[in-house]
Amino acid sequence: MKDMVKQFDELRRAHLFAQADDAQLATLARVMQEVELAPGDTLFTHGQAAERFFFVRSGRVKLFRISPEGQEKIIEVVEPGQTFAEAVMFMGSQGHYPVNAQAMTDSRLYAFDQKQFLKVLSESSEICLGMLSAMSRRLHMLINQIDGLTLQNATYRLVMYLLEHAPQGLAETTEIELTTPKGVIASQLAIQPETFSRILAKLKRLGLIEVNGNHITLRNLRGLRSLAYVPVPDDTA
Amino acid sequence: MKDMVKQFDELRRAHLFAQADDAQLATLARVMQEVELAPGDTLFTHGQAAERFFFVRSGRVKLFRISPEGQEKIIEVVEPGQTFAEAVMFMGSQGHYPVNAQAMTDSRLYAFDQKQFLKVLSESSEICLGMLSAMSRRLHMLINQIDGLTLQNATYRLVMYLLEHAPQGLAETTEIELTTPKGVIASQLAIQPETFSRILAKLKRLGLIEVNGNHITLRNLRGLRSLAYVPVPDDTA
DNA sequence: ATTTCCCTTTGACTTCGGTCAAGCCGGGTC
DNA sequence: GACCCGGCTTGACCGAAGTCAAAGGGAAAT
Repeated sequence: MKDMVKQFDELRRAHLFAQADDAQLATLARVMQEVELAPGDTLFTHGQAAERFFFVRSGRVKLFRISPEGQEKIIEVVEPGQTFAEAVMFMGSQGHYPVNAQAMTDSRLYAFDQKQFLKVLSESSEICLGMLSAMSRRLHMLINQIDGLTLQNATYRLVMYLLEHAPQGLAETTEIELTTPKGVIASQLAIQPETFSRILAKLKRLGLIEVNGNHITLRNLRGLRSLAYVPVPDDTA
Repeated sequence: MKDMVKQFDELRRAHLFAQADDAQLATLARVMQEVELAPGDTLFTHGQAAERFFFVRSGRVKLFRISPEGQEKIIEVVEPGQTFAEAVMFMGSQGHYPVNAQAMTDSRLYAFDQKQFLKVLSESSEICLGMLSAMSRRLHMLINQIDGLTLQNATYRLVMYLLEHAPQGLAETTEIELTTPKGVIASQLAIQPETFSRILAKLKRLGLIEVNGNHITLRNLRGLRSLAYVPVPDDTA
């Protein structure tokens, strides 16, 4: 009993399930399956028929596309508490995964069968709204990515990444520990590892940051923001 | 009475409303407002608080972002029968439009108030599913855009555009009438008008297409596809 | 008919980021 | 210790697409 409550709390970390009540989660818990992945394991591939979506319990999964030449572009790295591939279930009768999914580390997931989930969904407007909320977030994220890719240069994107991953505070200086290999970050930002390196070196030369391996010190947040700033009203209502 | 039925059919052109029954649409029809726009009119801007979403009855509306330097990138051109900005309603209590919206032509829209619509939504799982379906389409579209922007070059994107807008058939030759100004297409593909022109000229030189103003003849579909082809299983189940 | 305006095209040049190649560094293994 | 290996960095070079500038062409206005 205690275990189930803990499991529910785990699921509720996802926006998708945040508003669901215990009964609904109990129904879901009955139909979900556990999945374990080792680093490098492929969960599904681009174009494959989509039958389930996933919740990440632990580990990290990368969602990516591959060019004809083998180049890989990571669309998103999914972390514990997040769901992914939910969207596919609504592409008509038979959806196909729009990306590849591969474990970056040992990972434990829950898998939800499309058909069974749709049944739960039709009876729970809470989960339905959670679904819409989760998808809406992804939508915004993708629009921001497109904006960065088309209207901004590589330096902008990298600086944005640093600022987004910095603990937000009032100080002029802050520290970041890169938890992801630099090559992976580069792929997310759609730049080559070489360029990634060079931009970091440039920022260092400009006195804006210091780099020690995966530890980066942002020395001049104002300066960095002025490189990256876009005049968007902030989200505080 | 007849008028209402016609109006319902009009709304049902949108995936969002496709599965809604007459009663639900009647409720919606009661709360929706008509909006008329002249070419160039701004409907909303990036960052503005989002209170309504829209259905296009006639005309065309472009959704776009602007770079600090004033460069414009069109994310999508919305056509009659489509809805847009639905996603914003689920970003917590107070969403903000993630893009600018501006009429390209004289346009007539229906506007739906967020609060009132959410009430209808909570009572109609059909509309909820329609919503999920509409958003899921957008999601796929955006992922494909990102793919094109990061893993493919400008020629690929342009050829893809041509192929997607060609009447699909078995013939080796087909005709396209560009309904959108070339500059607008260029912005959608995230290339400059000059580059757009040059790529068309190149394809012409290669004997793959013929260009007469806005009328384009695809002379060699196999050749074009081989420029653009990506090995993705097709959507036929 | 002529002018104007804007969209489009063409040409010359620039530049950002990619590619290729070589070296570096830290961690694991034997 | 010596070795290897993968991830990262640095340098030299290249090329696709952007920028700047000018000219062509079609439609609307005068």
